[in-house]
Amino acid sequence: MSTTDAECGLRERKKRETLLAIHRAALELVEEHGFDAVRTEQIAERAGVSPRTFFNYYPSKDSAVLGRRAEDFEEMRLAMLNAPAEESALEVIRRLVSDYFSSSTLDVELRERRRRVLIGEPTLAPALVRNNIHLENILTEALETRLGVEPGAALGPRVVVNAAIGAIRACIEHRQSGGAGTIEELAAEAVTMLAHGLDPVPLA
Amino acid sequence: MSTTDAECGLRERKKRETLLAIHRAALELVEEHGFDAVRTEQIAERAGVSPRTFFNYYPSKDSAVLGRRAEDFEEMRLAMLNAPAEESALEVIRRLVSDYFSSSTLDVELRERRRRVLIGEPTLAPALVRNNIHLENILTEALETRLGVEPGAALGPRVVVNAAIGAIRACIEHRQSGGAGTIEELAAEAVTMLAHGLDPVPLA
DNA sequence: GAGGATTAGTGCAGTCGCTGCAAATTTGCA
DNA sequence: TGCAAATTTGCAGCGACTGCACTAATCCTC
Repeated sequence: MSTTDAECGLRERKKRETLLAIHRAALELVEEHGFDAVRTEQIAERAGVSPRTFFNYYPSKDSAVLGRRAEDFEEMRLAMLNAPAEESALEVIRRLVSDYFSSSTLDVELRERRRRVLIGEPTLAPALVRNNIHLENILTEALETRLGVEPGAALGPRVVVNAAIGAIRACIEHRQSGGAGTIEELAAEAVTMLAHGLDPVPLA
Repeated sequence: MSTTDAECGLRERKKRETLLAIHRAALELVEEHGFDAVRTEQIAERAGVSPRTFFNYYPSKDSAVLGRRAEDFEEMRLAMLNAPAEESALEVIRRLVSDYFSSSTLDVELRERRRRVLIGEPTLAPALVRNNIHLENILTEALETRLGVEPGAALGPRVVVNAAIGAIRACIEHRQSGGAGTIEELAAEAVTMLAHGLDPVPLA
């Protein structure tokens, strides 16, 4: 039952393959036709499963494209809980982004496609954000635990998490509108801004 | 054609009334039964229009509940553009939140209901965020103009806007999970955190 | 104030995302 | 092999949302 176990039963392996096949199909189709023009039936068909089965694996079209599921969130929760003490909360979140784009369990081609789709599809923004809400809650809770404060007692942890994720999203949107730099570089820059304070952004 | 004109034709007045009636009906019903349990047909019925007309006024159930439309965004754009020079970008955004909760064109009861629904309805979070994406784009563009940088050239403006809106959302979520303080107070605290920098949030 | 031009409101039919349920199929295990 | 458990599938259906064609209200001009 451990998260990274091989679980080498046939059943378990096929599930993993199907999960990936759907994600891969979703990414391919979205890259080809755009998010809105792709129907869940198409994704299911390309992945070789029935339309109904699609929804057994992912709760929404969004999540199939993004490829994020419950276990991934659990992973991120643990990352926040077990981060080294010398790292700041902002740093951890920045690192999670990098990891998403370079998941070692995925082949290079899929990772690159993921990156392209995420950057090239503005209509994906709502989906992305929606997905992030859950993540925000998880990270906030983990951060609270980590800091030893009661859940919901302090405003701080939530502000840190939401601001950080918002800043990361800013990087993605910046690339979407033609900005330069890799996501990782931009994320580093954004996080540095947050860390140093946004005060030096006057209107004058 | 100016934004705040009375436009005293009967047609124009009725449109305004219907717009408000739908928003009001949506808020009431959501407060009574919860966002997911309310159907657009119900809202239309209570507002005294046909189900089809509902969608002529608001593009989605979300937006009817939040009561935000194109003109509101235009107002916020102008607010950012015309803000006094001694105010920081963060301050402006904080002020926009207060204004949303105390719109002078709305009666007290509606404003209070708006506040209650926004705070009491966690399932509204995705809708809220979705709605915020558009706002983020508008404010980013306005801030860029204000700072005199080319649109999309710098990462900074986008980071400021996204982080600020994320922080505001943190305040709302904080209240949803039982935290103390008014939205305005919390927003002030959050914005101060962002201004001073999130560095002093280590994990140790 | 009648009459034609605009514009808003409505009904209908249809698409698509998503869900519950129960039958059919596949896999795990004894 | 044969039974139990889990997975896949089809089906029927809900609800958000849209395009279209039509009716009704409002506006404007004469």
